[in-house]
Amino acid sequence: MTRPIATKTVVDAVTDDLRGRILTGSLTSAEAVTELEIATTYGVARPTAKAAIEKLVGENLLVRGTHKSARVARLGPDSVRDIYLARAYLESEILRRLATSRAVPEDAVRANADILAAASSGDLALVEPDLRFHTGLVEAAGNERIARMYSSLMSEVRLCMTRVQSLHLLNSESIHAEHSLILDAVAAGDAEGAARILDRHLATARERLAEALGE
Amino acid sequence: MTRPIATKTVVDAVTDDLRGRILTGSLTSAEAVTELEIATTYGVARPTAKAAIEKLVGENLLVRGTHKSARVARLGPDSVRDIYLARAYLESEILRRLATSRAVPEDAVRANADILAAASSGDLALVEPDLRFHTGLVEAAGNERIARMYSSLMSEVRLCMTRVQSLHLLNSESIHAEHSLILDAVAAGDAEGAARILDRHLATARERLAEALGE
DNA sequence: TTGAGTATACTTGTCAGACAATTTGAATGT
DNA sequence: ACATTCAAATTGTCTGACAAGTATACTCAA
Repeated sequence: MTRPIATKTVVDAVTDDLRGRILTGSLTSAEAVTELEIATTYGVARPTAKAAIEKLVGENLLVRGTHKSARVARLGPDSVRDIYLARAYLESEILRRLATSRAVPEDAVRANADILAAASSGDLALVEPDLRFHTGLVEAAGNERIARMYSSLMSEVRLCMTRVQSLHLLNSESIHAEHSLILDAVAAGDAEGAARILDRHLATARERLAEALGE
Repeated sequence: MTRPIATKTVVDAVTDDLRGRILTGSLTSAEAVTELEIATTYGVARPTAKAAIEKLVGENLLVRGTHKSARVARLGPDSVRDIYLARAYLESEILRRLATSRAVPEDAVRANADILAAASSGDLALVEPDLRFHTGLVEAAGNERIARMYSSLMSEVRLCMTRVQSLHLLNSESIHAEHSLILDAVAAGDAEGAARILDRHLATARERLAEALGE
């Protein structure tokens, strides 16, 4: 039997590494991302660097106009509200449908448990299980395109969070509690309740993040 | 005052024309789309053609593996169900929120009127106002990212429809009637009702399209 | 005749180098 | 101080080329 092996093209490798640097905050909107700079730092040709940049532009992680250098997308309060409202649209409808079938996604349950476990080890470790909780909900819908859309949103959310260092914005206990309420509502088949709780949950996070980014 | 003018790059021009050919069905999944072929037919260099193809791959209108020619995405019954379910997720939640504020989008009203007007002039002219009705609903949400997501779905929907020629699949009177019911529910503030009617509306369209594509 | 292996053509991935077009900021002159 | 011009930096696009992979046709043996 042939072991499934993954061969990445050079463009993909550069794209992935660049995306990592963006999402971890190692690359901020302060500095411009020129094609030549990327090409030299990775030791690839300029067309390759160009392709990688354009891929990330397609993911809305970079922005650039014609004949201008690319920059990491700066996400102001308005963008944050747009993103979180989009999340609310997607997730609340998903919760409604999960609730009608009383299907509680195990991934979300596990992620929520991890939130409590990570409470003691610094606030930054809290971001990851939080994101996992929500993606767990979305993946439970079993819809490929919805999942794709949501993941692109999550990239931007993560981008926001790293820009704010995301310290002290999240309270592990209250987050865990709200998540539990959502899951309980789903288990009880309370579609309306689940959607309502989620809306409040996202609204508070949204406003805190928007405020933190609104210097 | 400077009149806003749009200068399109060569890649964008090729991309737009290619997309048009795909969406009108002039380019089907029967023939392969090679970089060289695109380059020669448009009189551009191969890297330019390559960039255009990769853009369309990013829009899910073309698919291709490494070292293989691109093809127009063939959308089988499973894809159609995935797309329409995604539509249902997005649109039903939008309707709920529109209903709570009793906001009836004018664009949607106009588009629905056009459906009746176009009833006599052939079934194909019916597709366009139908799509406009639904995009009108989505744009009324005023969320940039939701609109972006939805437009990518609509590209694929249009792709499905042209592949089936979309004749006799749609009945103008019943579509108009269902749309009217939806708008009435929104105007009445009946969130649950609007979402329910839309779900049925999309479900029947989905199954008809899936059946037509399930040869 | 059939099957397996090889050889060949086609296509894409990547690179190098170059020039045009545009933006941007600085130098210049009034 | 302001407007103009100039130069540097950056991107858009092209040509040409080679490597690498895929798919098809072909040859030769059983």
